[in-house]
Amino acid sequence: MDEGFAVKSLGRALKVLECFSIEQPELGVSEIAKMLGMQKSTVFNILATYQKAGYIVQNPKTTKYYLGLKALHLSYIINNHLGLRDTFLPYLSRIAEQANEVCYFGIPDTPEVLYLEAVYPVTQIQTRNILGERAPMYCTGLGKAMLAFMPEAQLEQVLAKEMRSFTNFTLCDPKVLRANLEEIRLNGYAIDNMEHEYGVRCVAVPVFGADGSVAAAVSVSGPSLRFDSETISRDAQMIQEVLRPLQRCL
Amino acid sequence: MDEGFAVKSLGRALKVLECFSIEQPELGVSEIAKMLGMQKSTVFNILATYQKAGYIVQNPKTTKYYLGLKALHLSYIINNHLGLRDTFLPYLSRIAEQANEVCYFGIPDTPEVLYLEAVYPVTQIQTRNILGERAPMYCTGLGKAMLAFMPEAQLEQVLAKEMRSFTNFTLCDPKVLRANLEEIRLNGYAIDNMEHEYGVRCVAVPVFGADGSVAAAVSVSGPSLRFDSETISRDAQMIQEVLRPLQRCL
DNA sequence: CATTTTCGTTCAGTATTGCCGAACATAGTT
DNA sequence: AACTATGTTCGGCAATACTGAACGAAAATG
Repeated sequence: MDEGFAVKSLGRALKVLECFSIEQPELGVSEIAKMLGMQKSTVFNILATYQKAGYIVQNPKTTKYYLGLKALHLSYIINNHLGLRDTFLPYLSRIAEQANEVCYFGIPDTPEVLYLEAVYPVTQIQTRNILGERAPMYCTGLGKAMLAFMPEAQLEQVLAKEMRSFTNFTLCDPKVLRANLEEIRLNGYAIDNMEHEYGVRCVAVPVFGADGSVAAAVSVSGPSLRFDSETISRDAQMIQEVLRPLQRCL
Repeated sequence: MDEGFAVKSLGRALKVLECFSIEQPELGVSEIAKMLGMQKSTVFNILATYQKAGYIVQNPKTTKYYLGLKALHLSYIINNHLGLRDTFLPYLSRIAEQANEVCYFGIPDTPEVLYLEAVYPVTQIQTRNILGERAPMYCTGLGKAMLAFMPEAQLEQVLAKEMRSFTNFTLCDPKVLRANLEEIRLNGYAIDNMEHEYGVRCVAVPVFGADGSVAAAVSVSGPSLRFDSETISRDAQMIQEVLRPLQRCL
């Protein structure tokens, strides 16, 4: 259970934090204790400390605990230090408008894609808070656009991990995926053909840093019926064109 | 130095986290130790633990440490659980377009305003990452719109704290501020006349929850020259109109 | 170019302190 | 009313987090 943390009690405390999720944003003491195989009173003390510091709040109705607003300040600092979001946003809007589809923006956090922004075209009144969401690289447009241009060593690490089949279209076989990545290198863009979500297609283009490594990727995504091969290649070119001023500048 | 945390080592670890800021996003071991009056090796062990868990990363060039991307996942969960941002965003866009000025959206985290979103009109190609930023209530449009409709007990707590003068226009005197809040209650909207930033005016409207308490506030803001009294009252009415469907529904 | 200072890092010893486990209070269920 | 959940409290002991000094490396100094 404990894994070589220098400060074990902090390690435990962080595991408590990580119990909270989108599916279960509110948790009770016993619940957490059961999840982690820890003592109730231990969890209670950890939660009490987080609470005193503002990172966790107790819902007086349910007596359950949830993540407090304090932690948002961390994301503010991280995002500012990262700096990418603000640079990209105007370009993402332009791409969303021109394709008239949702435009996603993410960075590699191997073996996952970390989403930083989703921009909807003005015609769709919808929005989505996506900052901080993650998805596997091997079955998303953004992820494959990144994988295709990564050093072989890193790629192997990703392929070594088990690849879950999200839909019938998911490319789980390393050989098949490798062939697809080769194709992506030739085209300069990646296609996600319902590999992550059934009925959703996606075109993604990588963004390179000044050192030539993959710094980020941008995609447009929508119902498969709206993404025939013609639309895909046109969107791909459009994205590449819009992002040109950002290439090799980061 | 230590303040009644149930788990003291966690309390210390959280203080280490809080050393990182917008101004100083990268910090060294000794630097942090000095800031907190702690032992170098203690800080080192704490950082090593955070690092192992992914919350802190060491910059190999400078050997300094900075906040890692893992913490963004927390903000994702918090934001989702909160739910407000996604509900408001379409309304914020409409307000930004109609006023042709930046539209801010925040919630009360007394005595501060917690900003959740800033939406620019399409004519301004600018954007700004604001999620997690904070500002005092007493000198911002959003904050005053909230203060004006808060229970007296909470208001007193805020007024009791020292009020710093950001500009010559900042209302630091509790009596003057109280008079201004009375005016806001009558009008139904708040005006920030360069009280936080010189040259910037702002009109803000509170949003009430189902229980009648202030749940959030929305403002438009820009150079003072563009905000004459006529524009202000027109914008105020417009914001109120757009937000009407959200009032007392949260 | 030698010297000094400062940095991050390591380690062993000790006293702090964090965890265990049982008991308690409360609320909801049977 | 008995039962089973829950969150919470508390004493005691063993784990462990911190101290403080020493290390090597890298800047900054002379």
